[in-house]
Amino acid sequence: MIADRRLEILRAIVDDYVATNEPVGSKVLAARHSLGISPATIRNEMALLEEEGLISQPHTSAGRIPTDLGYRVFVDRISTVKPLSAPERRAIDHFLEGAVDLDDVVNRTVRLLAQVTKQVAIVQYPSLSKSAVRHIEILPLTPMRLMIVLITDTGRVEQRIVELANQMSEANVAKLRSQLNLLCAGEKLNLIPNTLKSFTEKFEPAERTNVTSVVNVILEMAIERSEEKVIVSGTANLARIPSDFPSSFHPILEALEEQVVLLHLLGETADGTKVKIGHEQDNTNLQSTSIVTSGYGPEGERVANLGIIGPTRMDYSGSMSAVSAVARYVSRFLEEGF
Amino acid sequence: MIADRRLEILRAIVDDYVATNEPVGSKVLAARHSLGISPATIRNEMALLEEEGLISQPHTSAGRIPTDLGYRVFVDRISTVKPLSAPERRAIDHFLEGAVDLDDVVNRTVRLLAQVTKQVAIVQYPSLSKSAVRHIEILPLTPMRLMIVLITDTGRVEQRIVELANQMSEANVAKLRSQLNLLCAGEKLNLIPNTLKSFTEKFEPAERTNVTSVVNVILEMAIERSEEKVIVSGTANLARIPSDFPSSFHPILEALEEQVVLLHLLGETADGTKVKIGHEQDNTNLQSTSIVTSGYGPEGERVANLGIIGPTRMDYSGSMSAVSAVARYVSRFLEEGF
DNA sequence: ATTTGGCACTCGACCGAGTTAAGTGCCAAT
DNA sequence: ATTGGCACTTAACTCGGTCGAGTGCCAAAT
Repeated sequence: MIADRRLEILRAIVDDYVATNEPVGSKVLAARHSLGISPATIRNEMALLEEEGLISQPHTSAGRIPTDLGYRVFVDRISTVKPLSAPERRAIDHFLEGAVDLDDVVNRTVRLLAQVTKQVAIVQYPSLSKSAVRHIEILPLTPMRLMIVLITDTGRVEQRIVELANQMSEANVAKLRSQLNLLCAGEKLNLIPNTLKSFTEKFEPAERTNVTSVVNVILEMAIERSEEKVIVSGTANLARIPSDFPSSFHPILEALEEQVVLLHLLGETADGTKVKIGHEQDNTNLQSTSIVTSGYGPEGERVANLGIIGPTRMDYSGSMSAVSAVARYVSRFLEEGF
Repeated sequence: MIADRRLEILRAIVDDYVATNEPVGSKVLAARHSLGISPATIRNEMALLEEEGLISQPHTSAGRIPTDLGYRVFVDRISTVKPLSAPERRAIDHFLEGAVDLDDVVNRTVRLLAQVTKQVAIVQYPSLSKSAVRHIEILPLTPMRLMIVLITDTGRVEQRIVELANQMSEANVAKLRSQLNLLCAGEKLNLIPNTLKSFTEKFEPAERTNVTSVVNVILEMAIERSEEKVIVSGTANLARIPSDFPSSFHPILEALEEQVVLLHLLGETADGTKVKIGHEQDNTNLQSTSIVTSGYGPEGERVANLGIIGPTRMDYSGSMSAVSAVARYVSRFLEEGF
């Protein structure tokens, strides 16, 4: 009972602080929200909330602001799903119409997300290792030089050039192509090394050098860069309200340029929407920010993540709704295989 | 003669201001640079420079800072090519070693440029319309669905899915592929529409619908998105010295997220290194910045641009050397066709 | 005729004291 | 348990004064 009221006060503090960006005191709290209690009572409750570490004072004569822990309690126990506004809804329902390839899908998604949430958006490309081979194409550019193109069922396309040690006839190229496709088509990428393990052995020594080169390149494509790609949009939103990041946001921008950091940030792919708040994050450069992420991808197998990053003082319900709505929509789109 | 001395003073002012970021007065100027004249004389000259609009005072009792026009005179008439430092040289000579595809080349380039110049780097993808078709690949995904892959001689790869109205046999796909390649291989992309103009007419009506769909998609790839792609790196450098952009750099970040703006910024592709300073630019959001750009691409045909953008108060000689060195190096690399 | 030292003047930056206002914690009364 | 009242704290703001960097101008020196 009493705890309930205290949480209600915490919610009010979070709401107000997110809206105004100013420490909130007992008086305005009583005025703005119609909790049926006096400022004095609120003060008592606030003292307790502070003891629990959910709110704090910048200085003695100021109002309270939520701590990271306060926000955590807010998202876990208090915040409700905020329905998206009609225009947001509409934007999300149509932003992928006419998308032309995977690049296009990812780009549109990251922009939409940034625009809707007014935060920095991050989208990971469907991770190669969790997707499957749709087709392997081998094009002879010159007799000594092939282009290998790997196409996955998520629509991602990777290509490499490979230099051969010896000439290779068109016929042999065609044979190699069909053999590789026979073996690999439909296979998950992370299983490819296994699949191709003894592939070269079947070839007579004369051909084997070339085949090995080709296979090595394919393995490279399948493994090495498999999770690498992430794109970011809306960095300008960081600077929208300068006071959000009092100590320059140079470190934040820096962190956002590191693919590794971003991938770590997005974390494990999984169903559902996750929130990381301030110091809950490892990266010291980002401890004044929070991230909201969600997995996406065809039903049942979440192949990648997307999310947003903003000041800890953010509209969590709104961001969470937007992130999960977009994730759902992209997933559906990918299932249909555009 | 006298003009020479005045320019010498301008150079000193620019150098000092770029180094210290503080308005520079007559006294320190006389002290730091050994021009053989007294502060009083310098004051007289500075009054003249101010009359000519090359320098100005933030307020009456402050030193002088160069105006945009001052910087313009500086780069046009005064600045000399600054040789790159040994480590810079070394970085530039090796950063593309082991680059694996065009994406990789462009990404490495933009990062290197940002790192070397400590500014925001911008690299345009080799523009499709100026490159030529290397190969068109058509893959049947299902009997009603093809994937079209367009590969250019600059290494760029575009792919699209096309839905067919009627089924199409493997044999017909193969025929179509070889016909298209026969016609298009080696052809400049901007000439493709012309090349394929009457292509569909040769097909009997039953096939024509499908062929038309395919051709349309190819035309789309060749034309519509032809100049579109630009990538940016090092935005964090904008925030390195907060005082560089006193009035928040939100507008700058915003501008840097607009592909259209960036393309306009890079301007016409051409040989040589170009500089745009402050208000010489159209975009009002960027009038506190300068850009240094250079064309790149295989000998004789500059297919794209790259450059950097930073505060008007920047090291112009250094930036220009770096930009043109990188452009030269990438060009050479592309000529070899990795 | 140019250069220079000297000097009065201007104006932002900095400092410290005083005032204000927001907000708290605590206590006594309800 | 809640509330009104009150003393206390402290950042933010205002103000007058001082300081110093820098200028423009003039008269003397070269």
